[in-house]
Amino acid sequence: MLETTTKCEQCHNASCIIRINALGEEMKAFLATKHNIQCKRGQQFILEGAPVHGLYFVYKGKAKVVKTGFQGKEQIVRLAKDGEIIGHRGFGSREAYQISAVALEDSTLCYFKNDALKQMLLSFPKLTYDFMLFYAEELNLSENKVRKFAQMTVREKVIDSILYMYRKFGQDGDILNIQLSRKELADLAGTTDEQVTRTITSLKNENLIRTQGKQLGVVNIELLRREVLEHNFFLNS
DNA sequence: GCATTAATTGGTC
DNA sequence: GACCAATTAATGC
Repeated sequence: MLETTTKCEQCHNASCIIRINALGEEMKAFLATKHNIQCKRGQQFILEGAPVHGLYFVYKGKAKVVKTGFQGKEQIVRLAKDGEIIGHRGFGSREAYQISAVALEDSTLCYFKNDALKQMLLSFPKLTYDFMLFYAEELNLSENKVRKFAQMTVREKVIDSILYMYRKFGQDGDILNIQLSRKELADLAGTTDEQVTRTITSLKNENLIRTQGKQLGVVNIELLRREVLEHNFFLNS
């Protein structure tokens, strides 16, 4: 395995919670306990039900966080890009992970073991505070997600998912910087791959998005936004 | 090039 | 709007 040991002090992920707090000498000993893991595309690095052993960060790459339902039905809880935390729900408890995590492309991960992280959190209030803010935001997002699944139509859910990918990963030229299969998009939107295919065909015919092979691209961001915004407005009122 | 998997399309409930 | 089936496209080996 490639032991590329990344230095937090020089990390390109300016928004990483560890990176933000990586200043100062006292932190160095803790940062030295970090491990780097190389993950191939499709490789699973957190298994739902397995005992919690630590916390991951995406150093470089993309990953999906998945919850498995009854008949092998999967729900993509979120997508993660450079600098983002994965596995934080399990932290603190001695229980099992409630989610699985799979690399969507060849990725490099940072990994802290439970004990090391615990010591860090006890030692650095600013770090702990930033973690708390992060947890609060996560809770907010998942509450919104509940609403989405309960009340949006399939078309709206697919649009919302495409906008989510657009927000998070951006778009070079006219193609999104992330590629999901129809099945994965369905798992993200909370529908079936057939419905996703049909919705994509419609959106393409309406010139709201475009496709290039399996790649997706946003053409008319304003109209797409409007469709889900109207919905949100309705829900908020 | 062949075999497997993914995407699309049409139909039923 | 989910599930199933048939066809076609894409991908891996």
